Amino acid sequence: MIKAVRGMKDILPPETSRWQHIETVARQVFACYGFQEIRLPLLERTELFSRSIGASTDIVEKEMYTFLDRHGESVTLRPEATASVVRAFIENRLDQGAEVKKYFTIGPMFRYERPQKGRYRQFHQINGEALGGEAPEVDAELILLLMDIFARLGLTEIALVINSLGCPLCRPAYLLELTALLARKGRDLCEDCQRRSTSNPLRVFDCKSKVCQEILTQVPTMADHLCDACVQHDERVRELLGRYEVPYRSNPRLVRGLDYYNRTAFEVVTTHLGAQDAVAGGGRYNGLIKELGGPDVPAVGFAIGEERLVALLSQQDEGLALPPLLYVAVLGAAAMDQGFDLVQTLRRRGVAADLDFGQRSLKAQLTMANRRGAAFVLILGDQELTAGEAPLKDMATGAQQVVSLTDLAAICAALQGKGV
RNA sequence: GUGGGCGUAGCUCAGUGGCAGAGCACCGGGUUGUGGCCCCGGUGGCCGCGGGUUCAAAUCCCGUCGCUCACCCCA
Repeated sequence: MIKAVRGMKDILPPETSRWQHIETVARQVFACYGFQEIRLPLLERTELFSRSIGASTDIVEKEMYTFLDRHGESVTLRPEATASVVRAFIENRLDQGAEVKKYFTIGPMFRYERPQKGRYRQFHQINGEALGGEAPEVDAELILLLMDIFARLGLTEIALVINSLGCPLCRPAYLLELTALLARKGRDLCEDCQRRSTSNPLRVFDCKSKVCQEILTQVPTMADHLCDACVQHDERVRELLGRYEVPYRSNPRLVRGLDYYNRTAFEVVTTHLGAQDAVAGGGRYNGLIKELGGPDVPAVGFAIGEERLVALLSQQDEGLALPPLLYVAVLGAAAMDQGFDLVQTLRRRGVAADLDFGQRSLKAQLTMANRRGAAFVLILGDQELTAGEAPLKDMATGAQQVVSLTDLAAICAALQGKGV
């Protein structure tokens, strides 16, 4: 048997209806906030990611699906969306105009990691990106939008965590101090942190080792070293979150894995997903567009992990309602012909209708209708064909009424009564 | 890349040397043309794969592949 590639999952009914619901809600909220959809290639030149995400990050070092195409060009299945958004922004000259450019995109990402709960090699993100805005209001709007999506989905038991990562004015000095401090602690840190303290010192802050966490309580954080401009920016973002009653937690140890972030960084976390606890994450990436050869415009964005969101929503409520279905039970070849015709006519009037193709017993067809969650069953046999009318059974109550086969309006009305 | 757990029916799992099982699901019957509940019957298995030990292996040994959780990292 040929099986799906490791880390790649089929998404099947009834789960797909939850995915549709999530994406529908997200699209509605994006529209309210003036974000427009863009659709981007899954495949990009490798260079795009190595230059944006950071050459020494884990994603670039060991997690990318990279290969040579038939012309010897190195291409990569995108591990995240922001780099592609920025590339498209530059390439299509979307920087024209004074307004902040707000886009969203939904689709699969690829990272060559060992799969585990909440982590797959192909996974899906909903991304929101606002390009061209320096103001803290842009950060706040984006976070409010993100939290609105979760609220509209009825998602509870999540927490917003925010931090400021500083900017090119204040971060380098802090990093020097931090690196020196960590070097002095040296041998007390865990093996991973000793490596990190030179390659990516901020990352030691989210080490899970108790020993490291104990040491870090004595180490000053970025929050203590922000420049005035960063402090003001951060305070304004928090003020706006507070005004719209979006609860958040400050975590000076929140760092993000991609090099391009600065100032605002945030995550939405939960305790219900095992080790992979982030449902969404994002931050400001002011230098990235220039870094990739575009104009020097600031930007901020987020990504929602759809698999993780689906998992959370599945835990907290039952399935979603389906449109009311009319099932037609047919007895015999002539009834099959008429039933097929009736079903097809109803479908073209926008009614969900279906029938069994198997020439099975009435009992079997009713069982199927029940399993399918049909609201009504129309029973069609030879008697009904000659009489021109047939019993319409309400599956919830069991009551039957006889309706004329030509009176489609009555059949539709019965379905409408079920609340569509 | 590293470590733990697990691979037996569509699903969840029992069986730890002696005829491959249960529950659920599926199909049919109990009702000549009436679903859900109940009762009865039935379909369905290279026991992950390959080798070894043994009179005999789902069971013991070796190898291998896969899944899963965790580390790492992140959505």
